[in-house]
Amino acid sequence: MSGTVRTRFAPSPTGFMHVGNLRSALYEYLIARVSGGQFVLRIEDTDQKRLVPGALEAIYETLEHCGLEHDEGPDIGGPYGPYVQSERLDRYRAEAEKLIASGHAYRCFCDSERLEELRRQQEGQSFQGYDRHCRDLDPDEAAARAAAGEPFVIRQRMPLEGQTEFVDAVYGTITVDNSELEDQILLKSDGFPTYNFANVVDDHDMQITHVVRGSEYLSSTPKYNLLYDAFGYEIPTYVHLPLILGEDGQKLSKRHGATGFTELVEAGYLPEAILNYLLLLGWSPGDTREIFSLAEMEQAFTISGLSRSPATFDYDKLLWFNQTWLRSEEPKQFARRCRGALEDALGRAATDTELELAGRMLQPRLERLTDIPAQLEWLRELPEDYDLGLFTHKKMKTDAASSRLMLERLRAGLAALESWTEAEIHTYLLAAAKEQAVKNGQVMWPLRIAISGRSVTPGGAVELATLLGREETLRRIDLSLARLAG
RNA sequence: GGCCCUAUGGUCAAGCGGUCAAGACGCCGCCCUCUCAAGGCGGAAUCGGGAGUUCGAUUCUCCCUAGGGUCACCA
Repeated sequence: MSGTVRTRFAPSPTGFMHVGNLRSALYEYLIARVSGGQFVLRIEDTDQKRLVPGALEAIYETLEHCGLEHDEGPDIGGPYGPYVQSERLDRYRAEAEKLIASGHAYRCFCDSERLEELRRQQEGQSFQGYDRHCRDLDPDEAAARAAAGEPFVIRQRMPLEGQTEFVDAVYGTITVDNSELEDQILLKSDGFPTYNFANVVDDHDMQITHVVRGSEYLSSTPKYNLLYDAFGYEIPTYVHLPLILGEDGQKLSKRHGATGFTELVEAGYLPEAILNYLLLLGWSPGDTREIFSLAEMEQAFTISGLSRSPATFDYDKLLWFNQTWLRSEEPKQFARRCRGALEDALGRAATDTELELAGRMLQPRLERLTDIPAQLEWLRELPEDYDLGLFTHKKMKTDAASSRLMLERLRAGLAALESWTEAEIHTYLLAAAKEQAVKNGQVMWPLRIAISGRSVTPGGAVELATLLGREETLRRIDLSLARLAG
């Protein structure tokens, strides 16, 4: 197919946005963008029973959130609309009629009871599927029965012999015996098309050049091609994608953890990190680059870099991407993310200096956005009953007794500081260590424990004291001193 | 079960007949250091098995095995 590349993302609004869908959307978007083509959004709502309220909104929001802008779609229109399948029913019906007329399809009056019975009988047999009961009905008679109001579906008349072959851009040439192909339903009795049929009609109507989808469609692709052939339409380039699996090797689903984009965002992951991780889950640039912004992806993406084997979704690696993206944010922007939790812990509004400091403390340590409150927990209050054993640290050469002496000296010095700035506190504490001829740790460690009650804090004693403020720092030292004395 | 696909460390993966088999996550160790991180350095860890083809197979072919997908009036 010549001309511009056109891809489409065609989700059905039947639930939340699964990361597998999002990855497909990303690849579809990139395949279009990398060659200056168009990316189309189409809504496949042909299964009226499975529609989920709000699912459509989730699709729009996710795409927007990720920056995957579409060029045509239900919300913005375009030259090939409508872009919602339930609004295209006439098209499918007309196309199906064309197929009946040309002998490539037929009306079938078998009801679900008969089909079910058929399935029961076929149990254990090699080829399971419709027995083509209505395939040879007289077309005129069938048309008459339909006209009389008898419910029917329209089925594709598959060739009984021969093979169908197609070339997939990632899997190569795939050949299937036509005898394996079922006379699949094209138009359901409710007048809605099946996915298989609507897809072919729409992809042709919308001039889609690259059909990108999960590899679960690989084995049904020959049926599509037979349809394209029956219509005389040009067959698009197929790009089938390897599946995403959970840690147990099964197709990724809910029970593996958060698998929806929104869920992940709520769990503290950045859209950039999610997208970046998804990009590399099934695609490789061929070199060692790993960090990609959307703009960089648009430059680097290649279909040939797509992998054929299924990939396991690894939350650890996703977490690493998240950390990496978090660290690369503008410090000011990152700090803004901390404001809410900081002020909450502080119990008052934060100054710019405090905000900057908090951001500086957290940015290199944060894994998820949702961890911010926990990282700031020490700021809230000094745990009344923290373990005094924390003062004992063999590497720092400190224990409760030495810490008590140290804290008494430091308290006086800190109280006397001219101003309470990070630099001044820092200078003073280092000077104190030097003056006493001890290692920095011997002054820093007791102080950290005394004012936070924790052995692990996001930052050192200096940062803690600075953020705490002089009054609160001294108060906590006194509290700790009292306990050490007791 | 039939058919289709896949197969490099625990995970993502590069490799496309000749390499000491990249890199990243995770893991371990060291350095740095007031803790934890971050950062730096180093380490352990991989070609599923068997036949071929070839001077030479991770790479090509076949078989086996394992895993996955698919066989709906779901997409």
